[in-house]
Amino acid sequence: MSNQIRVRIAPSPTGPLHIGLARTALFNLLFARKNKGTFILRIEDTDLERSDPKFEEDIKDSFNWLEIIWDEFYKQSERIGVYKKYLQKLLDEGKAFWCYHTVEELKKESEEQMARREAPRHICEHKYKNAQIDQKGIIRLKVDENATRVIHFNDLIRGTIEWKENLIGDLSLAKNLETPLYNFAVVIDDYETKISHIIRGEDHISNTPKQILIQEALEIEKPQYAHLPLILGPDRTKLSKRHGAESVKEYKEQGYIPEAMINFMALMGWRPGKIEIKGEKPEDIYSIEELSALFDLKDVQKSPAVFDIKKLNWMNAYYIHQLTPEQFRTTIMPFITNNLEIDGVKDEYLEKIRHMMTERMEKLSDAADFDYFFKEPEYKRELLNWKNTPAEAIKKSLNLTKEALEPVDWNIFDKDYIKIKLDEIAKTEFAGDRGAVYWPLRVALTGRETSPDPVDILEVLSKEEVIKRLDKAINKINLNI
RNA sequence: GGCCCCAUCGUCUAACAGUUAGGACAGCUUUCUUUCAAGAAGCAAAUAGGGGUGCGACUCCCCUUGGGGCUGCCA
Repeated sequence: MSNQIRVRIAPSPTGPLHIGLARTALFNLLFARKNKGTFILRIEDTDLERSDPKFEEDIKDSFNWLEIIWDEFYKQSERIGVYKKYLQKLLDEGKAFWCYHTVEELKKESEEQMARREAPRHICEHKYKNAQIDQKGIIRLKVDENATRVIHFNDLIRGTIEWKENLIGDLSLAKNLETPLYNFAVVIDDYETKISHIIRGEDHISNTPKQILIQEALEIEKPQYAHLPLILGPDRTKLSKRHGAESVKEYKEQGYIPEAMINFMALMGWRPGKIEIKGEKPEDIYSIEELSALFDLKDVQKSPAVFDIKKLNWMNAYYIHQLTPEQFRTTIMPFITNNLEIDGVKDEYLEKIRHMMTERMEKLSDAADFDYFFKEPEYKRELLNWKNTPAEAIKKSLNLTKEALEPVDWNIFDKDYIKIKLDEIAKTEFAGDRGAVYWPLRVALTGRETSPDPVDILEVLSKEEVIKRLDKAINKINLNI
């Protein structure tokens, strides 16, 4: 009699948390938050063979990382007694029965049916005998293969979905009283935990009529259903390893940040319905709070969404730009190898470094490209070359730069002044070709051909360090190494 | 094979039957410029096809085609 909104995400611990399941979890969470409901995590580990506690840990870790936090937690393996009770009830009432067919027989049956262009389904003659229990066989639900009824349910996203009852067959419920199978366990758990809305992937549409049959046999209430469109790879098939990363953990390891993942996942198959007030933020950028406020099942798409890594990258870059200095320290720094000098960097400089880096980063792992802020770079001598400028001229440029910088007091670092001095060198020595001055300086400081403005880099390095790197470059030219 | 679901730019999508079919990402161009980004400006890009029903169809109906999913004693 309660109107409480209760939703769940029900992963099976048979692999790392898949991006598709994470997105389903997110939609459930958003729906719960929007409607002040409860979001439940249920581990579906009835298949002991395939389940592994390490995956349960991965799933929880990944959800925690994404900040998809559950309000209640259940685990099917801890609820065996519950299923047994309902199983026994169905058996006692004659609604379920023991089936003794072998898998070979079942396979043959379905192959023959397919050959006859019929829907494959098991029509079990054991349901007519009053078979008694022995150690073999599995428990099935009696389903009328001659039924003329069309099962229909209202999908909150797709409208009415119909299914002919006679196409279903005597569906499996449990391997034995202690080992429930998916469809049965789901129905029991959803009922017992008072799930109001089942929001799950489209791949579960065909399970729905089966679960409805079980609900009817049990004479229990039916929840509302909403089937989300699937996430497809660029080739428009179900997202999988072939398409690159598919687990949340992999995205974490590759340097994506949770806010970007959440934002991106939310927009796969959904979009805010109303045109809300545009703030300073770019189009399509939403925080989890905004998503929670905006979410509505009626705005969920029916057709599958192709995973577009380019858009994810763009979002990730956006969120990296927004990183606070504190987040920068804790999340970006670990991606820089040999990160030992960081503690010695003044906060003021770290802030400037943060700007220079985040403007150029797409993933956290890109931070490794900026290691020159913290350690002397290694590079090949040729990199110092600027266009056709001869080696002697490059050397001269470096020397003049060094001379210009030596008198500078780093404590009152004046970027404009330095620029004027460097531009002067370009003007008097290189016919105004500033590249002849800035390029060798850039390489001397960074060992790379792409970097922020060398003058900006100068500022955050100590004068000693700058002179040292300049000397090293000059030396490289002298020794031609 | 059977059943189910789906169909607007390359991708994600907007458009209570009436819009020059809009935006974002990606792409391209220009700008800035010592490199790379970021930023600014701009360009190109779609209603799968065929029938209906409407004065009027992206929008409603049917067919075709295409795509996806399911078809376990997995979940």
